[in-house]
Amino acid sequence: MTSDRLDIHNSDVPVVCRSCEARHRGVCGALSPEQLVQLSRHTRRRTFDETTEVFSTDERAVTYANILRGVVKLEKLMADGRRQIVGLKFAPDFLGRLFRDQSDCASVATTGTEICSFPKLLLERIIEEVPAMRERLHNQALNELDEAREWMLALGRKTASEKVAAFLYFIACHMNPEDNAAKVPEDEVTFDLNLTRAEIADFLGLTIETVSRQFTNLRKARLIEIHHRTHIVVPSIKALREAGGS
Amino acid sequence: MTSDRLDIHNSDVPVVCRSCEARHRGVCGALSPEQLVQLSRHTRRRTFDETTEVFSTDERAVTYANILRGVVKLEKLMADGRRQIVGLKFAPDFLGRLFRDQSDCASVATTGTEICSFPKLLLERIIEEVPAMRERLHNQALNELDEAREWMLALGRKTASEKVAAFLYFIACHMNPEDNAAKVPEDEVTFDLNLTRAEIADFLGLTIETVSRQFTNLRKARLIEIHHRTHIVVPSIKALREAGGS
DNA sequence: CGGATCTTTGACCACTCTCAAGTGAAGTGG
DNA sequence: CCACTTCACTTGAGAGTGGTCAAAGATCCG
Repeated sequence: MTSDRLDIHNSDVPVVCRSCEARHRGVCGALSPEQLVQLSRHTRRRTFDETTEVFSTDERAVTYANILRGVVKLEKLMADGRRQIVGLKFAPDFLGRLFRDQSDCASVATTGTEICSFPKLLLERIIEEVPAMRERLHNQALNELDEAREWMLALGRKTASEKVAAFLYFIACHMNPEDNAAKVPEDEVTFDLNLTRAEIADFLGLTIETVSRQFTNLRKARLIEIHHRTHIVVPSIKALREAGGS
Repeated sequence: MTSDRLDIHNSDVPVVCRSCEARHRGVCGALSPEQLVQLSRHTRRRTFDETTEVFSTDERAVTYANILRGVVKLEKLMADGRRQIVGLKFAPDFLGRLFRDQSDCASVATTGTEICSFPKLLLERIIEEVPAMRERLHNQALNELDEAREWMLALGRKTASEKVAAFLYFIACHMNPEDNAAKVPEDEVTFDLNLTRAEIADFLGLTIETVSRQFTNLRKARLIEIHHRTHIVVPSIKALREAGGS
């Protein structure tokens, strides 16, 4: 893999960073081994066993983080309890609202998620010093913006059935580690859905029941197979994409 | 105002830039007079008399732009004609998808909008050379992301009535030139709505009819007054904000 | 096995959409 | 000056998608 080429000076790289994807595809890829050493002295790894908040809206966050493994939900909550997930982040995404003490949405880890956090001020100093770091963060923000707008179309104009199909297509594209970047697999795709129906509903602006009904509709239409609640088989990813309205 | 302080060297600033807000609050504020002169040699002003596309999704855009006056809609269109407005941009916002030939949404100007466009490659070179320029663009992207996520909550979880109230609150905050940045006026607010009901509907994921009905509901609830279709009076901006679900 | 939790399914209901008609303002031409 | 068109908006009646409420299956785990 690419890591062989990049790891010529692996011995200079901090131990904790050696197997970390954020060092390649994530923001840490902008740093030299020396800078990595400097940053890694202040990092802290955390694993989440259940659904717990990484950053809440109330407390002032003093750290940023990289996702090492798992999925993190960005969610907004209304006073009466209505919830909307406004983003899903995967390894090796950067986590946290840059240049603000408080984000207006909470970052919530799903089970088995692992992150590597570091002080806000330290990263902000690095951003000033390392243009490549700002470039990476800027690009992640632009990509997240594209993605958010794609979901605005779904939330505003797609039917329940299209929403669920588009969601499954989205997950299929993000879950398959082998397809780098934009490469979309042609035929059968298989993945494990580690989000509950409630989380999917909160992402799509639907209820649990409607999500469940649309899953069975997609199953009856032979667009997906479901095994053991979470394991999804998509015979034709192309057909699923079309069912999602694009 | 701030312009007095910044305009000590006004004579060095290109004529076309002298009365331009983008030079202060927009991205051009990152540039020195010399850099402004360099950029302004390649800029082109355009005014839009009707609803016309600034950048479409099909053509590869070769320019970026600043909005000088008016409102620009970012919209997505589905194959069957369903439309979703995924962003509204106001002067002096920057326009265009950085580092991509094609955006996945069209930028459409409303009547009376004026923009200042410049070559993509030129700006991209400036970004490399002027860190403050990337910083401004990065910050605009982060703000747009916050805004997009705020609307995802509305699109996914708010009722029609909350959506329209939240929309009016949003416009009230953006239209009033006197309130800089985050300052929210306390009492009565007045503004002209230069978007049609169809545009509002496409922004909120509703139909024209539902938008119209919610306008009359808000009027009957004395949360707004409507004069001549477009002129809105809000007696209490606070009450309107609460009607919008926050 | 029993209990807890998540998911599925059904019946009913309501919010919003669809379709249709009507209103008002602005512009055109006789 | 007033019919007449046009266009955006409003209002109404009926329909349908998705929500609500309730109950029954699954799955997990003690």
